[in-house]
Amino acid sequence: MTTPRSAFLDALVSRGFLHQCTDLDALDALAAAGRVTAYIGFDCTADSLHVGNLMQIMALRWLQKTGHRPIVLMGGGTTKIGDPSGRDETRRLLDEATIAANMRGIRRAFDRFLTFGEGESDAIEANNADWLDGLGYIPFLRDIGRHFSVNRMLTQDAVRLRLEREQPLSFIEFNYALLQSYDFLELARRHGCILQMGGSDQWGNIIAGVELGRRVDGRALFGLTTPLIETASGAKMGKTAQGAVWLNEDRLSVFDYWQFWRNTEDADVGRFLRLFTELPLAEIERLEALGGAEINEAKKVLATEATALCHGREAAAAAAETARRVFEEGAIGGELPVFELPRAALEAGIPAFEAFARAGLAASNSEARRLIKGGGARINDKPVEAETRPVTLADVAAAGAVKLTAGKKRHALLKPV
RNA sequence: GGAGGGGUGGCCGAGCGGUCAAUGGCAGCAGACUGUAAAUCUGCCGACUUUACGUCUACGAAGGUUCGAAUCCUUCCCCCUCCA
Repeated sequence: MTTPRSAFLDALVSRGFLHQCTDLDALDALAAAGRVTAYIGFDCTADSLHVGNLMQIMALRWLQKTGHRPIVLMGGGTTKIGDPSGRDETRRLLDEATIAANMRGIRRAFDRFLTFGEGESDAIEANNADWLDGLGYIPFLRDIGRHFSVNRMLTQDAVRLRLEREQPLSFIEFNYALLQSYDFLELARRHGCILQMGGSDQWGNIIAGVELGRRVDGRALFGLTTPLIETASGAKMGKTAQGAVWLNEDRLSVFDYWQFWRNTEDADVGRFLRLFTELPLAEIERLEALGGAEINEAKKVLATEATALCHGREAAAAAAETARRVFEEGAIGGELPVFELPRAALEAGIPAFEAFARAGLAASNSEARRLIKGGGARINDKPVEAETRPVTLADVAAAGAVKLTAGKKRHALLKPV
């Protein structure tokens, strides 16, 4: 692979977004010559996207940034079917109201990353329910279904792996590839879209769409996938104790989002800076060369830059400042989660285990007791010696709250009201 | 419709009448070591409380046998494989 001529592919390649492409040279020529329209589909299975979707989002952002036009395709229709790729179990089928609500939540994140509008390179939001919901079964089979070989479909990873593992695959899921292919055709016709991007698990579905476009309309379509991201120690990226790392603030606070990036493994810092920030490559090279404890500076830059893209620079700076105060000075930071308690309860005093459970630092009273017993709980940075040690007004620090800490990183403030 | 196999804690997976809240692994939490990293080691890892070899809830569901069941019986539900 030579260096791409187009700014778009140059960015993707040099930053590590490219895994596979149906015809990199031809796509590069098109992108260098003029404006390209490309899309990525997102199923509406949750009301927020998460870090696992972030690479796709960044790919669209680079597309727009280099002068092309992104389409965000909401899977309002396909979500009713369920993509079998990469999973052993059939997704629970969602109802329309849930899907609609999820779509609104997902859109919120895109407003940060892309510019929508009517201009030449403004992003377009589409919803495949617009064309899938009204499809007639017989016409669809005749016009589209005839171009699909079952023999071929059976060899697709998403299908084959299910069958090999003797896991059930229902007919509805088996059809997913047809619908996704049809989406591509529809977007090509409606918006002149010529490129579908996606995670590497989407490769099969993507090339099916490319082929469909060629067979039905004689169109030259392209597919491009991004690599699957794992952390250097092999874990799937974007999972924490609490679950997915969500992009929407109501699902995960800005502070916790910042913390997620701050806790990146050493070996991943450079890769993540390339993928999830827009810092110049030269700067990234300088940062990732930092050795030993100095790499922490690079992690802070990563955290702040990645958070700024998702939540805005101001919120990112506030999160960084809170982290600095909490971790480097042991003080109370403004972005810590606060839970309020009636002053009267504090006057009487509540047992420490209950305080930790109520503050969300433990899932149950039992867990809170274990936490304290194990020596992992602190009140105002002093270890809690007994599970039933009362928390009272006397513990309220100068800042007007009691600081509760579980382990090294999880903090909460208890505020009398 | 027939034959066979199976449903166990977040997941995988043992257990096959008592000492089973249930081996083991993974994941998770905490401690030690560090750099808010990784690796490693240690402890914890259903809930509740009077923290106790205590109480309650749990081994697909409902009944039953038994002093006693995740383990045996009956019915039902769900899943898989093969046959028609």
